[in-house]
Amino acid sequence: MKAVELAKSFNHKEFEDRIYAMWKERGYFSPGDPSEVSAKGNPFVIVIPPPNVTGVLHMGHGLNNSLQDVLVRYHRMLGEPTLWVPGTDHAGIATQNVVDRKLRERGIDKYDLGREKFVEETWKVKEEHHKVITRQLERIGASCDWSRERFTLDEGLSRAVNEVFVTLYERDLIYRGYYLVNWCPSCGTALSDDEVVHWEEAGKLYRYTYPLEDGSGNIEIATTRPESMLGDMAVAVHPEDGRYSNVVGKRVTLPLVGRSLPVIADEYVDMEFGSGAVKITPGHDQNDYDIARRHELELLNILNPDGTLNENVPERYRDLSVKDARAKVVEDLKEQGYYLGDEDNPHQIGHCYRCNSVIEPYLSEQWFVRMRPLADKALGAWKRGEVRFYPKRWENTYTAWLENIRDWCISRQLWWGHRIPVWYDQDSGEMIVSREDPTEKPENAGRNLVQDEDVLDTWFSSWLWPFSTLGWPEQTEDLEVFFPTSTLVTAYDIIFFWVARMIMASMEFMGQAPFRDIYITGLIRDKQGQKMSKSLGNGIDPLDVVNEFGADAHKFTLAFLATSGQDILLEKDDFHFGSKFANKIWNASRYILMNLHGRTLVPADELSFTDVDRWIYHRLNEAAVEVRRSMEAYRFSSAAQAVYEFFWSDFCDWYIEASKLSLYSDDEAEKDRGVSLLIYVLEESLRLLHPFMSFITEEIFTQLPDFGGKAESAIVASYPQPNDERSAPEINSRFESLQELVRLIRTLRSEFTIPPAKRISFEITFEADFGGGEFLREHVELVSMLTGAEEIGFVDEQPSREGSVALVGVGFEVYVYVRDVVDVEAQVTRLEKNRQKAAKQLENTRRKLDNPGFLQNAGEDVVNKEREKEQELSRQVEKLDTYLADLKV
RNA sequence: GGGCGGUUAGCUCAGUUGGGAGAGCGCCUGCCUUACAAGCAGGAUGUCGGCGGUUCAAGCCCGUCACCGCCCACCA
Repeated sequence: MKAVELAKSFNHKEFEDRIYAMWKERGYFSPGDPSEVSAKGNPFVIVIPPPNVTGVLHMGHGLNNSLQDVLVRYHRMLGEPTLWVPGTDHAGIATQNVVDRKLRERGIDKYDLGREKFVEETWKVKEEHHKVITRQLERIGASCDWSRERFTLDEGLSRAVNEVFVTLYERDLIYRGYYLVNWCPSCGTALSDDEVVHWEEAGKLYRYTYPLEDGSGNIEIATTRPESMLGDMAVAVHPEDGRYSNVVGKRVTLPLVGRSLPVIADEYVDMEFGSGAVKITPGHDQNDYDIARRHELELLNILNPDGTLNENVPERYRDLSVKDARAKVVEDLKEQGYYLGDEDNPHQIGHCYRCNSVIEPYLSEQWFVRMRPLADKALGAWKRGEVRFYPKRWENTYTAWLENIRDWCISRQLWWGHRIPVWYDQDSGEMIVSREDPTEKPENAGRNLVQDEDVLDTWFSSWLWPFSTLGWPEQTEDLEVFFPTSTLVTAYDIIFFWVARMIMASMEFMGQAPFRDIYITGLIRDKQGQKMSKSLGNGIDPLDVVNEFGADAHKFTLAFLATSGQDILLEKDDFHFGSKFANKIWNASRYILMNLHGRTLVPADELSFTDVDRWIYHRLNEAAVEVRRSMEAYRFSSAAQAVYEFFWSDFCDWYIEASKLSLYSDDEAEKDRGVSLLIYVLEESLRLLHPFMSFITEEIFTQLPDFGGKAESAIVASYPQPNDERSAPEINSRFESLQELVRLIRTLRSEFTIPPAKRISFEITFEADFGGGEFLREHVELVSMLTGAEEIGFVDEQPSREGSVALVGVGFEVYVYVRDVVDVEAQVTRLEKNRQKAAKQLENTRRKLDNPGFLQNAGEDVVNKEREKEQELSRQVEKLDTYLADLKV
C-alpha cells in the first residue's frame, strides 16, 4: 500500500477552511428532504439562540455554539436526521443604540435623518454584523444548515409576529392602556420589568414637612427622591396609626408647588418606617400608583420622555434633569424652612439593561401581554415533564418567575423592530388590529389610517423562534417534520427573557413545548471571575482563538471545561490544552500512516487478535459507553474526558507503543496485521473524536485508506456504539498487571537514574493465587520492550542472583539487577517509604476487619475485597521487611 | 427579605447509587528513545472551609456556622 503522508508539523490553518467548505458543499449540514426524514428515524433538531446583530460573537457564543455543535454532530453520527437552524436576532434597543451612536459620531442626529432613513442605515449595519457572525460560526466549525438561516426581522418571521399579536389580541391576551411603565430616558422607550437591572447606589433619605392647611401643624415625610414631590397628589398614613388619626381627611399644602393634597389612610403604609407618613406620587412610583387607584387620586406625569421635568411642575424646575431638580428642590425646601435633614441611605436603583441609565417609572400609553394564562400553560408543561432542565436546579428559576409573573409591556418607542400591527382611523378614532396592512385594502381607500408608531419588544419575535424559523404560521413540511425541536442550549441569564417565553408561546400556539431538553450553560468569565465585556476589555474573541489554536482546540477546550453548568473562568492560553490534543492526534495518525507504506491491509474479517488488541477494543468500547452515558445526560465534560483519555492514555501511550513489537518485527505478515489493526482502531477513534475534534479528524479520516466500508466522510460516519462483544474485563485486568509491572520498573529506573539506553535484567515471581502470571509470560517480549530489559526470568521464590532490588506488585514481585548502579542508601530510603505506605494501608484495612460492625453490615463483596487487600498488604510488608533487613546487614 | 450556587493539590476545576483522593496547567528529575520536546518516563504537593451528627465506613447524607458569588424582591 502506498503511504499517505501527513505533514510533519501540524497546522490547522491548512485544512480547516477547506474542510468546512467541503462539508457545506456536500450538504452534510442538511437533514435531507423533509419528506423522507421521518422514514429515517426521529430527527434531532436544535435552533440556535440567535446572536444579536449588535456586534460580533464573544466567548459566550463560542461556548454555546461549540456545545451545540458537539450535540449536533453526535446525533448526526448516530444516524438521526439532524437539523441545526442558524439565525440572528435584530435586537431592537441594542442595535438601534449602536446605529444611533455611529450616526452621532458622524455628526448626524437620527431625528434629522428620519425614521425611514434610520431604518435603512440599521439594515446596513445589520448586514455588516451578520456577515461577521456568519463567518465566525463557520470558522468555529458550526455545522448548521445555512439554507434554513433566519433573521427575526425577515419577512416570514414578521408574519409570525403579526399573527401572534393579532391572535393574542383576539383572545384578550393583549391589551393597550395608560400605565406606569419602566422608562429609559436615554433610550427613549418603555421597557419590560425584566429589562430593568437593579443595583445598589449611594443615596440619601431626605426628611421634610408638609404643613396642614388648617394650620394645626405639620406632617413629616421621608423620601429618597425629593424632586418627585412636584408630582405628589396625597399624603398617606396607616389607618391604625394613632398619631395621625386626627389628620386623616384633612389636607396639606404641597410646599414649592402650593397644591392642596388630601391626607389619606392606606394599609400599605408601614407605621414603623420614618415618621409613618408617606408622600404619594402616583405618576412616578408603582406603589403610589396603586394607592392612587384605590383612592381615585389624579395621576400627574411630571417628566418629559428624555427624563427632564415637564410643564406640570413650577416653571423654575422645568427642563431640569432629575438630578438637577433634586438639588434645587432640596435647596428650596431648606430655604423655605420645610427641610428637616437627611441621612445616608444606599438603596437599590433600577437601570436600563442596555444603557445603564437610571430607569424612571413613567406614565404612558403602552401595549401589554396578559401573562398569567400563558404562564400557567408553561408551568403545566413543566409539571407534566414535557420540558426538562439540565442541570435540574434551573427549574426553580423557571417556576419562580412564572409563578410571580406580571404583565409584559411589549411596546417600544423605537424605530428598529416589528411595527405594531395596529392602525388608527384619524377621523373616527377606530382602532384596527390586523394581520394585513388595512391601508392596502380597497375598502379602506380614502380613510385616514395611521399605523401605531411603536415597535414590539425584540423578545416578542424571539419567543416564536423554535417554530417561526420552521415556517409557522404556514403549515410547512419543515414544521411538521422538525417541530418540536429536541434540545435548547443557552446560558442561564436568559431563562426569563427567552426560555420561559418560548415555552409560553409554543404552548399557546403549537399546543406543545418547543423542545424537550434545556441545557443551561454557565457564563464565561475571566480569571478574576468577572464577566467578559467590551468595556472591561477582558473579552476573548473566538476568531483569535481559532486563528491561534484552531477550531478544534476552541471547541474541545470549551467542551472539556463545560462542567455541570458552572461558570467558566477562562483565559486565552487555556486553549493550549485543546491544541496539544490536536497535535497528539495528528502525530499519532501520521505515525500510523507512515507505517502503512509498503504494507498490505488485512481485511478486518481475516484479522487475528492478540490479547493486546482485545484490550484496546475493550478500552474503546468502554470509551463509547462512557461517551454515550455522558452525552445522554449532557455531561459534555465527561464525554470529552472519556475520548481524551482513551486516545492519549490507552491508544497512544500503550497500544501504539505495544504495536511497535509488530511493526518492528521481521515477520511481514505480522507487520501487515499490526498496521491493519492500528488503522482500524485509529479509524474508529477518529469517529469517536469527531463531535469534539471535527476538523482534524475529518482531515485524517479522509486520508485513511478505504479498507472497504469506510464512510465517505467522518461527519456522516457512524458513531462508535457500545458493543458487549468487545467487553473483555478479564483481559483488561491482566493488562493492568502488565502496566503495573512496567510502571514499577520505570519508576525504579527513574529513582536510580538508570539511563534509558541501559538494558536491565529482572526476575519475576508470582503469588500462588495470582491469575495473571500466564499473561505476563506470554507477553514477556512486550514487557521487555516497554521496560528496556534485555533479560527477564520467571522464578519460583527468591532472586537467583545477588545485587537485586525488589519491587512488590499486586500478586507478583520483581527483582531487578542493578548491581552497576545500585545505591544501597537510596534503595533503603525507597523501600522504607514503600513499607511505610503499605503498613499504613494495612493498618486501615485491619482496623476495618477487626470491627464487628463492618463484618456484619458491609456487603459481602466489600468485606471480601478488604480481606484480599489485607493479605496482599501483609505479604508486601513482610517482603519489604525481609529486603530491608538484608540490605542493612 | 427570599432562593440558588460555590469553598477539594500553587492555579483552574472533576469526583452521579457513601467503601482504597483525581485531571489539566504549573513545579522538580531524567530523556532530542526511528509519531509527537505542543513530546516521553518518573516525582512532590491535599486537616476535601469550620464544628457537630447519622453510619461498620462520609469529599459525598443530615444539622449548623463562616466566607465568596449569583438571581429574585415595591419598604417611602
